[in-house]
Amino acid sequence: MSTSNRTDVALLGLLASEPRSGYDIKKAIEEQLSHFWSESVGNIYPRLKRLHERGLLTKEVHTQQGRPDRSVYALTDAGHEALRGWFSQPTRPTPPRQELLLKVAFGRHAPPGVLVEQVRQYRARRAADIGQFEAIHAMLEQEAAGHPDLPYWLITLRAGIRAARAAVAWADDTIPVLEDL
Amino acid sequence: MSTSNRTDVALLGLLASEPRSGYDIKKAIEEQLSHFWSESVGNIYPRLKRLHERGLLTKEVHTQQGRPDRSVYALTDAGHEALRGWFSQPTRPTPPRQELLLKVAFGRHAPPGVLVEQVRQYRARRAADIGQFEAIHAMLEQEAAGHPDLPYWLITLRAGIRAARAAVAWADDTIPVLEDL
DNA sequence: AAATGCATGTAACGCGTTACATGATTTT
DNA sequence: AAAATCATGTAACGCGTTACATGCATTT
Repeated sequence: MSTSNRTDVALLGLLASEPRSGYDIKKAIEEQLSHFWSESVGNIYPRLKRLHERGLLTKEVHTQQGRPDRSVYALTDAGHEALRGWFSQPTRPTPPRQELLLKVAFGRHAPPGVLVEQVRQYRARRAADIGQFEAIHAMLEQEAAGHPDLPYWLITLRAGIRAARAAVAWADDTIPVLEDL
Repeated sequence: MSTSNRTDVALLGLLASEPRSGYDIKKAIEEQLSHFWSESVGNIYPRLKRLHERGLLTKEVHTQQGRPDRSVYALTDAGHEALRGWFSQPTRPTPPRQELLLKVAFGRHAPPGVLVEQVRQYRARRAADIGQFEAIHAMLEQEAAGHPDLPYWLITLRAGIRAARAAVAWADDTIPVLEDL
């Protein structure tokens, strides 16, 4: 019964707040969760199908004119229970895979200059992230005031901000060191 | 020719400093890279085999008495070139998947109390990481003084320290917020 | 006229993990 | 006596991405 699959729980979590189609879910992930989560369509549709077959989701086909039909899914009681079960399970850390740090670790064998350049580009990306996350944070505080999910969204954004700031600080430590090697 | 596979480049990078067996590689990853990289045996051996077949590695079988044979691999010129090529390629960011943040984002639907508990446990793990990374950093500075890879290792450790500190700071922000909801 | 959005789905593939299999040696 | 270390490898499986297929409606 329990669902340990990561995609499954993401789908269940999104459907807990409102019924949605696969298409809706894809958009919601891109718009709201993209700084800490991602899913591909080729994974979403088959997973929704299986969750429905397993009785964790209901499915309603909404016919539209001039547009493809929408298959709208919603949580069943079993779906709610699976979601609750997941919350209580220990969060196992994902096996880490940071390719940039791998390059740094093997840096002695890198062609001269490329490593600093890699770190500079990384710094630029992460610095841009900070501004973006802060802007969304400020915007949400105003425009989503009173929304029951707001405090949770803000917490995830602050995680992104903290992580991006740490990344920039690390890059600022690192660039001069690499330049002097 | 070029190798975009992440496991392959990890193997090439490790073999760039010295020839090793699959077993050696597994240990080296666990001991030196574990805070930002991981590989499983079931992946290492087939990958080494393929890299050898593709001419990026040489293979030497060392017979031993009372112990299984060791297959020791080393970089060929083509292997060196593949490694160098990888350094210059842009580092594509891994699609993010932070399960804890997913739980937080859906926090409204969590059973009371479990979310704070999850964040507390996360904080504890990350706080322990800080101490561990700092200890290794200090130890390496002394005991690996003069090693040509030392500056690169220290840089990766400082990345770990920065990230862990940011994580702890975020948890310290977050826990009181969750307690008051 | 071309591109984007809406909407669903599948097939092929690559990646990587887990578990299994083997068996002597050394440490606890 | 039990467990860990040394050492290699495979088979099965699950996960997830990419690319493909379709086709109307709307926007540029």
